[in-house]
Amino acid sequence: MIRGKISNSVIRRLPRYYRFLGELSSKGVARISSGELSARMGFTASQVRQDFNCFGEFGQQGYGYNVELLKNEIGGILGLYTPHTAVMIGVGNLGRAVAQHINFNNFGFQLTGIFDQKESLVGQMVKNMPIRSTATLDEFCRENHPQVAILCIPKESAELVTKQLIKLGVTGFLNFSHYDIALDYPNVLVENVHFSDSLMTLSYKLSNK
Amino acid sequence: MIRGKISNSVIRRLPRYYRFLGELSSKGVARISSGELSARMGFTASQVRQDFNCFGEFGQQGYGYNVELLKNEIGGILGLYTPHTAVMIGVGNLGRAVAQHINFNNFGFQLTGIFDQKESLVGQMVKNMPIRSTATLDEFCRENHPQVAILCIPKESAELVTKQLIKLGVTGFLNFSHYDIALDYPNVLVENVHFSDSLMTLSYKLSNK
DNA sequence: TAGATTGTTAATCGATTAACAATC
DNA sequence: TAGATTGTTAATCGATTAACAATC
Repeated sequence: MIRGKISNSVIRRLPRYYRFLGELSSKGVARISSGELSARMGFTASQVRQDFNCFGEFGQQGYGYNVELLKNEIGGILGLYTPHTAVMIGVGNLGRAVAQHINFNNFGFQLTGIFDQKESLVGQMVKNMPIRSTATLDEFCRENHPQVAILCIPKESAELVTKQLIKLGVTGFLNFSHYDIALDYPNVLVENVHFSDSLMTLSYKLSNK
Repeated sequence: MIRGKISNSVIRRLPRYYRFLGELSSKGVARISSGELSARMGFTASQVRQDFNCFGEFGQQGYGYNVELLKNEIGGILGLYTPHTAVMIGVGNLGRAVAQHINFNNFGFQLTGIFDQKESLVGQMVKNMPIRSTATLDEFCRENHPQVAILCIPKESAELVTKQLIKLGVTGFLNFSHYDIALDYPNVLVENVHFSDSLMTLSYKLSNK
């Protein structure tokens, strides 16, 4: 289905396409041309067609694209319909917010465990799941084989836990910490979320406009 | 200080340089060459030198770069030492976590007000600041002229509040909502933070490795 | 059929990498 | 001075845009 190596630039646009098509679909729009889609998203029509053509031929000459169909194709390409299991590490303000804010099921993941090292939190329920002690992480992973970890812990603890998790078979990270996983483990898949980088980028733009 | 138009790619690397140099500095590293810095960050030496040269000549032939000096230069370029005022809109799980998790002062911002439409939250203290009613947003902005808004509200409310804020003089947004501000207001500066996009990108990578 | 719009190839643009003279 | 490393120009690579034949 996927033709050759897909560039990072293309990959990063896929979630946006998926979101947009979802909105169109829920608004009852049945078909859309690359021209109109690009106009609505701020891309060029060429880019839209090039992007889709990385993965197949989803349109029809003279007609355009079927919104629902295209959305589902992209969802499939994104892997949303074959979820990966995930554990969350760290349930401070941030972890709790992320756990409660995001419906992992909609984005290709199934959250199977939530961990914190703070014993006072252990047993508390978050998203219908008990917070578990980090002390039981090894045992849990050997039984449940989570594929992904969502790291909501500070840099200091992140390094050690990451090592542990990788040993236990975790191959992907959603990393909110400032520990640079990708540098130490080049074969592991990492997506970083750094608010502070976003803030600084915004600061740059405000200061240099 | 800034030479010609700086590309987005360069800008997005600046916060990372800043962070790295901060760490080096706190480890007591006084000087570093483009070669070593690039190796530690996963860039090429050429790129590092090209990036810095967008803004000036911060190094010295045969020596390299003074870590502390370079860090401060980049901090300056990022505008971190001339903070912009910011308000936070929405203090649900996410807003609260962001407010408590991020030290805005370190990243070029001064948080001057926190707002929520839910009257039951009004008056509660977050980060030594009372949560204010969105009903008082107009009044507050006319008095305090915040330059930036951090949007931690759902898509549905975001559209209206954004319109209001822009009318009141806000020119920058850190946008956690899925409302696409940049499309409706091309002259406003927006940094989007979309967890779900990061999750889907990770899902793609896991599914297509 | 005629009009619209795709899929795809070619042209352009921009970003990254390589090379090296300048110089500390 | 000799060695190291910058600043900068030139070469390469990759991504975006334009163009158009294919075709629904």
